[in-house]
Amino acid sequence: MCADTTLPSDAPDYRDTVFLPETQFPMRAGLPQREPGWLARWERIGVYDRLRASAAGRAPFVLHDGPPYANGHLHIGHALNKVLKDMVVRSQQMMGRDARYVPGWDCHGLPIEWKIEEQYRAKGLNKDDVDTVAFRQECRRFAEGWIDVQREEFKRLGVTGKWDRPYLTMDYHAEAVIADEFMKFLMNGTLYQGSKPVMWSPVEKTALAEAEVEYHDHTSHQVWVRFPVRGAHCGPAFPKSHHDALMSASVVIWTTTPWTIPQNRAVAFNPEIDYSVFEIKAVGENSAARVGEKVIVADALADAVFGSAKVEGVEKLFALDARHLDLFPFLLAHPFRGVEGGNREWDYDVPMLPGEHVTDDAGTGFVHTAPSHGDDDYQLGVKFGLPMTYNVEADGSYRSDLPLFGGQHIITPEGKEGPANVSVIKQLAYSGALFAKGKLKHSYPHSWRSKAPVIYRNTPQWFVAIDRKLDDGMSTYGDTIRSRALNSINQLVEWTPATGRNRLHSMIEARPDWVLSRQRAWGVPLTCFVRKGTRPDAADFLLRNAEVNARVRAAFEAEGADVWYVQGFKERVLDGIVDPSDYEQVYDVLDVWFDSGSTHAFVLRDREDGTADGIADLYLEGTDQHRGWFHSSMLQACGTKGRAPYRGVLTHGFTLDEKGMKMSKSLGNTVAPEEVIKDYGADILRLWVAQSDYTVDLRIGKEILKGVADSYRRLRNTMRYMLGALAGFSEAERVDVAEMPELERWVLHRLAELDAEVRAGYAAYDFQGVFQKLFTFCTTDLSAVYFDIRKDALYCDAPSSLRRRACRTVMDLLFHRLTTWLAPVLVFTMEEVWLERFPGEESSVHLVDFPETPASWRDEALATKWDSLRDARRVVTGALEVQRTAKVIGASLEAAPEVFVSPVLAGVLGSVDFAELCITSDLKLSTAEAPEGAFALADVPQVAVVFHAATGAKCERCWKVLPDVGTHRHPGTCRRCNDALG
RNA sequence: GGGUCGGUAGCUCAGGUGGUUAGAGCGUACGCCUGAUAAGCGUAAGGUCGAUGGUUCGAGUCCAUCUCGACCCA
Repeated sequence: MCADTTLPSDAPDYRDTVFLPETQFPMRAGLPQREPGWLARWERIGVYDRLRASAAGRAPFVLHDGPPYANGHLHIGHALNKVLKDMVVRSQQMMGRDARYVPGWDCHGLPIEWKIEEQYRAKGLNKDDVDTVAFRQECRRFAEGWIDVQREEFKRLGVTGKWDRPYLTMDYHAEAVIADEFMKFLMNGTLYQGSKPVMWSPVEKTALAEAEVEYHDHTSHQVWVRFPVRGAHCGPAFPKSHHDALMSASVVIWTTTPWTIPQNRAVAFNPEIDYSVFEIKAVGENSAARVGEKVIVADALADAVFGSAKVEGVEKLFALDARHLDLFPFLLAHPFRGVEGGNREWDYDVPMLPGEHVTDDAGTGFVHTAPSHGDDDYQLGVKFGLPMTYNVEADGSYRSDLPLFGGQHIITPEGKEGPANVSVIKQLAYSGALFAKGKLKHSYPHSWRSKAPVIYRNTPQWFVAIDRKLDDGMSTYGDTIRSRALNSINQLVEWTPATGRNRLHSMIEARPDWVLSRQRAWGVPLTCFVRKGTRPDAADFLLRNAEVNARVRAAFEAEGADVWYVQGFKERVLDGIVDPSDYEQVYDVLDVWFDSGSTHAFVLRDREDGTADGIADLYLEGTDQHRGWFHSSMLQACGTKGRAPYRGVLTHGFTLDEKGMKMSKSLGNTVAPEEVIKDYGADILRLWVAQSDYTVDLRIGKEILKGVADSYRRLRNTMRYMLGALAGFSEAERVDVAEMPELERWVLHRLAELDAEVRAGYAAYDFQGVFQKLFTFCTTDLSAVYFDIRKDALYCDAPSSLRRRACRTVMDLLFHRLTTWLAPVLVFTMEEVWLERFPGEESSVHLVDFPETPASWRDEALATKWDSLRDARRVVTGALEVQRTAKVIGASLEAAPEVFVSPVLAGVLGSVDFAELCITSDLKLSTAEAPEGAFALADVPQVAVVFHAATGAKCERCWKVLPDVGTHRHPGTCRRCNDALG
């Protein structure tokens, strides 16, 4: 039988006597519109500076910002990075540290320089016609413009920090320190001048970056060239006849840049490739090949090579591979060896060297190697100590004293082909080295600016020797830069995730010397002078003078690095110390990685909000920075401080689209932070960060953001309900823990557990874990259990009721913890929640810490007991569900089930108001055997439930169905409600 | 091509040292409530754990190969 639910005509409407949740806090956030208001408020209050003042005595925590490049709007990767940083900073602060954060920007470098050059071109100006200082000032203004834009974009994300005084790598002080740090390498002996091939445009007489070249079809000469064998050490298993044949054979190479032949220093082969010695038996008309000669090429390419050489018949004499022939050492003669007029220029031996870059899908299987004119060639040269050549001048011509070809252009100043290639080919033919020739149309790099072909050219560069022993008194962790770095990685740095350690270790272990110089204008110059007329390996080649260095530094500090380019600066700093006319000033600029690698010096060491020892607690960047900032900062600091500039490194993955693909404009799968903020608000973006696993790549897209927004709403409503339940809460209502019902004490136990988990999670930068735990707590423990059960007491108990007061006390404790624990993630929403309860001009959740949570709240025994209570509750809920589906009841208050349990369990259930927990109007416990057909759950033994409808009438106030309803003074009420009404 | 990392329900994630029917929350469907209401509660469906082969009495968990994706390098 259902209870009588019709309203007796004489019973009043009790709705107004029920203490319903009362709050102005809106269900819907309207974040995109409202967030800017909170930002303005924080700025007005000065939250960041206020925290600095109030936290002055605390242990500092310094996350040192890796500077983004001041060029262009933010993308989602920037947002991810800064939000993670912000969550670290805020959580550390709220856990009791003085967490400072100074944002920075990387300002020098190529991309900005390009933009300015582009503007010049648009105006018909040429960069070379403009004064360097004026050009640099334009770059500076450009960077300043983007810093302002990015600063606003970062702030909009809710990121806190010293935004009104960030660090810039182009600050005069920064430029002075960068130069000063560079001069430490000058003074400690690790700086040296070497050279390496770079893409070079003879037209502009400048080096080009990969991004500055474009590829177009170009018709090149192609030549096949003989390199006669001069000597080979053959293993004992190798027959004498083969050896004799080998000694009269030639290795054939193929190249599309004949002009590099005079710079040849080696021929590379691959031990994995099969080669053979072939004898030419017949040739066609105009073939440069000779009948009877023996040549060596890769088996896989033999047909193609002989085809190109118009060879019409060959005999394979024998195979030649690394297994039966010890090819090393194996010496060849340069094709110009002993050539008439060669002045013995090419009379050196050309070694055969193994190289994995050699393939057998084009050419001959042997690679002509000119270390000054190609990357692979250079690497092979470094590996085997080949000498560099300096045969090609900046204007694309051979040096004037090069025999036979001196002064000839490879590319003319107009960008056309010069005579060099043809001269070399003719000379090859004349010397008998030309095996075949032809033309080849292929893709070839051209200058982005002049559209003229470019060449690889050996260019002087400045290097830092990372294996040179240092005598600087900082050798605790090693006496070379590399050993210090490797030891730092292993001993001094905590890596999050742990894989970062190996990543950086293997990179630093394998890396070559550090190239510092760029032939550019917008950067900090390599502030050094070289002695005229000396060679780079001379002891007095570099001017090493502390007084000069001090002058440079002082000048930069006062006027910025631009002064380096002001006429007369050399004299200004050298006068009175050395004769300025004896020295040349270096005009290369430092690689921007040196700038950012030096931030620890001009930020951590030099700012009052830096750190005592110039070492950061944490560097936090994307995984690409293992090759970038983590790396350069490590090398730089190992040279100048003797160790890593950080104690912790956190890396995050990249942002991908919903399917795990890289974002690109052409695919149309990009997600701009601006869009997310406009559609959902910054808190949703931050929540996305918090609920993602940043140790791998992160996905973002429409569906994911929708899910995040759903979670947000769920959480928001939990907070809203607490606000409503706490309306008018006063200290006088507060109840001691000892007096609280077990349900409240169980919630406090959970809070104590969570307190430990939240703190440990934040300490380990595990935002995902923290959020997951808090979110699950809010839904499964609070919303589904605690709030649901306590609605009755909150709404209907008299304000003086201990139960209601205890609940509101717990609500208050919950409120303080949830708002602060979530504040590092949901900076806007938690502020909104906080202000709803604690309004005031100066009030902010971001000015408080995580509250202390008494350890005494923990009660494992109680927790175990409540686990079994919740299990039993599930059985009751299940039994009710059956009746609900059968339309016997709707609300659970219409039920008064009978629960059959073991005597032990009966004691447990009987010790609490189990009907209250099950939200039924009544409930009977029985230790009798459960009747046939009683409801039970497989995983909860010893509990069975038989449904009974509650008897009596529905209390018009609390809606419980009770027998005494109607017997009290207030019509249609139960005893509790009657009393509450007074 | 090389190095590093990753691929568990529609989504975001759990699943020390290999061990019974692979878990959670969200979303979805259905039901309830109508005093958290563009909310709340309950129930249910959803996974050949990227693929293949192997080690083992037994593998999401170990090994190999492959595949897809990402980053760095060539």
